Amino acid sequence: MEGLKTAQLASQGGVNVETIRYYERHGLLAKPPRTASGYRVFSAEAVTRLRFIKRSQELGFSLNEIKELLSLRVKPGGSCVDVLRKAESKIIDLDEKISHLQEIRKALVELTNACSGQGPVSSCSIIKILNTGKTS
Amino acid sequence: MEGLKTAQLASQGGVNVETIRYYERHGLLAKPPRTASGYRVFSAEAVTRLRFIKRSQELGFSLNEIKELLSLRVKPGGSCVDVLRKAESKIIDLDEKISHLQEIRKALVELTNACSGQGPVSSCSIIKILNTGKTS
DNA sequence: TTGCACCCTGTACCAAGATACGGACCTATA
DNA sequence: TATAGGTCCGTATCTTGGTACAGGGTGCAA
Repeated sequence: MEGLKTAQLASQGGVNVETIRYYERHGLLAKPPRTASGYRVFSAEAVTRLRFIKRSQELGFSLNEIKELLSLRVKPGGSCVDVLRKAESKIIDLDEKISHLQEIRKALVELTNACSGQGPVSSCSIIKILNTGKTS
Repeated sequence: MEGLKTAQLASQGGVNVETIRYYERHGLLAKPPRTASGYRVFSAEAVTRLRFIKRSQELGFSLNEIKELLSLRVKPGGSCVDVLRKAESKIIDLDEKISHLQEIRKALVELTNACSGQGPVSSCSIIKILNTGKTS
C-alpha cells in the first residue's frame, strides 16, 4: 500500500485532520496527488515535512517563517547562510522576549512584596499601585 | 466643565476611542451616564480605571484577569490576599514562560553552532536537524 | 444656515493557528 | 447490500484585543 490518507498523515504527525488541509491551503504542505475519487495521497516525505513544521514551531517560528525556511530549502543556489541568519535573528527575538518578561516579573515581585496579604481589598497596596501606575 | 467626552478620556488614557467603547462592552469600564443626546460623560474616575487597565496589561494580565481584579476591588468583604494570590500565580506563569523560552533559545543556539554557514542549503545542518527533530 | 468636527450605533474585519460543521460522496466490512 | 465511518469542500467559528467603516445625529462657530 503506497501513500497515506489524510487521517494517517495527521495521526503520524500528531495533528488534526483539519490541520493538514489548513497547511495545504496555506502553502506549508504541497498539494498531494489524488485518487480517482479525489482523496489525497501523501508520500512519506509529507511526514518529514510535517515534523519539520512542528519542530520549527516548537522553536518559536511562526508558520510564515516556516514557509520561508521551506522555500529556502528548495531555492536553487540558496545558501546555508540564509538559514543561519534566520536562526540567529530568532535568538535575538528570544533574548528580547525573555528580558521583557523578566522586567514584568520584577515589577510583579515588587507588587507582592508591598502587599501584606492582610486586610480588605480597599486598602490593598497592589491595587493602589496599579491605580497610580507607580511602583515606588 | 464637568465630565469627559469619549475622545477626551481616550486621549488622557492614551488609547483609541474605539477601545473605550470596546472596554465598556466587555465590562472593563462601567457604563457612563449620557447627555440628553446620548453622548457619554465620563468622570475622572474613569481615567484612573483606564490607567489601572493599562498598567495591569503591561504586567501581563489579560483583560479577563483584569476584570477579575476589578471585581475583587469592589467585592464587599473581599480580602487583599485574593489579589496577592493572583499576582503570585502570575509570577509562576511568568517563570514557566521564561524557562520555556530559555529552552528554545538553547536549542536554537545548538542549531546555529552546528551550522558552518557555508555551502548550499541542501547540505545545511540546521535544515537537516529540523527535518529529523533531533538536536544531537 | 451652513459646514465641519465630533459622537452615536451596529457590524465587519485583522492577525494566527487552527477547529468545527453541514452536506455530499466514497469505501470497506458484515 | 446496507451501513458505519472516512473523506471531500466550503464556510463558519474560536480566542484576544482591538480597529475600521457606514450611515446618521449633534454641537459649535463663522
